[in-house]
Amino acid sequence: MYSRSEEDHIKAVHGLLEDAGQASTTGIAERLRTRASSVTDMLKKLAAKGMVRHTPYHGATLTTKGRRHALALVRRHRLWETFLVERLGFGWDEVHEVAEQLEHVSSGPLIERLDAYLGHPRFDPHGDPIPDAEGRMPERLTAPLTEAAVGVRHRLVAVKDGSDALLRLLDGKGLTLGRTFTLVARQEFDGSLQVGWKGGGCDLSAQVAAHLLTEPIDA
Amino acid sequence: MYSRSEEDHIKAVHGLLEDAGQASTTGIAERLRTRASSVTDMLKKLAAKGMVRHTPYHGATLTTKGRRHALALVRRHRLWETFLVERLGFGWDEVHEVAEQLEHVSSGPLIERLDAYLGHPRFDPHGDPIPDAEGRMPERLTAPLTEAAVGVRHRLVAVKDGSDALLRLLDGKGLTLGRTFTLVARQEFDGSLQVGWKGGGCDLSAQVAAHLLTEPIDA
DNA sequence: AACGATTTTTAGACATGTCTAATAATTGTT
DNA sequence: AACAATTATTAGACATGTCTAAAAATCGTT
Repeated sequence: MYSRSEEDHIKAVHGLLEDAGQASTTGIAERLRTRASSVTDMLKKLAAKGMVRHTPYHGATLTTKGRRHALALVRRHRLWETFLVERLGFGWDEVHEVAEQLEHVSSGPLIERLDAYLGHPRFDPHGDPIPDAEGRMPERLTAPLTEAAVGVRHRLVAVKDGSDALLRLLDGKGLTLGRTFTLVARQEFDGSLQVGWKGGGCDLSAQVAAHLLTEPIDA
Repeated sequence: MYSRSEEDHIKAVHGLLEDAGQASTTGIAERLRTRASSVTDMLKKLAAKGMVRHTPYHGATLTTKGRRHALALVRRHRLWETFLVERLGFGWDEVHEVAEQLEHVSSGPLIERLDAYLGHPRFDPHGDPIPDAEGRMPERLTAPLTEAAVGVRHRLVAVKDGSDALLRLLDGKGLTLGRTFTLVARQEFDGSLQVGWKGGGCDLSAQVAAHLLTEPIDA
């Protein structure tokens, strides 16, 4: 139905609207490692197909149809990433490329069965929310670690902006996404925050802690 | 590395060499639902890349490199089919299209992990052999049902030529691939053969029976 | 062995998606 | 408000993969 390239452009527009509130021609070109002129061509094409609204010299936005398709792509991408990590044992930092290919495999039944097989996960291994089949994003009760209640068990569910670099740094400290822990104390002692969990704990700079999103355990 | 279309042509050449012993331009065009002239173009291209030997007016054969790639594609296709049927619960007759897309996803680690996840299956849900990572096909100790020993437990492992129509007909009689049964008797009684299994059995025409490949249970 | 039918290749056209270079619009600064 | 810098679009080229129509080679018959 839609070519690989068309889908890549739709996803880029969607991502930029989320991240920056607007999708400029250059922005899209940078995401896709292509040229602005190529993007202009594609935006015209997608506008003709009713996926995108393109105001020349003022970037693009998604139509309802375009948004629906973008969310379907995000859904596919995140479900495949979940499969690759949880079932095939890949590291969360190894799966993006492959998921990028798998997300273009087009079959409704495939993705719905995969979703069921994985137990209808609501968040992917990076902590990003997985839209449901109708494009609805799951709600989250998260708060930055710096605002979480002391003495309560929490789960580390995501990192602000999904920074892989930060995620990697945390892995080194034994802090992985999905890990549960109890916040032992919060004190601006020399700009550091103590986090405790079963069998361990670590100190974090307040700056790092502000980027960590946690959720009370029962939620 | 190789485009979707290049891979489709390589697989078509491989399939025709297996089925018919030769791969003619028209034969390839029919498999791919394309035109002979397009195939000629692609054969020239693949010959230049060292995947295929193309003798003008005399069809194509695969080089060692081409055969290796073709077997890798067959491996991917059959592993994905196995995943779709055994894990996602698709019927064996629903998976071809999707596997056709999945087989072009290119990632060595992906396919080796998938293989391990599935328990290194040697045959796919259609009963077709799955080449290993080096392109070796598993051996089979099969014999047509009409030559199988009476009174011994057998497993139905494949159907000659992999005919989907025949497979479907058998499904109707309660005979599915992978089913085990004991051959109760073999007698040319009115051209029919009796097959018995736990809780049942059925009569088959001798003609149908000759197409069924069985394997002694322990093998 | 020659001829007609079939198969294959070549030649030239077209669609898609990309690029560079040139042009046009917008933006920020003075 | 005007101009330089930035950003976007257009124009024209090219690669890939496909097609139709025409020409060339092969095959099957007699």
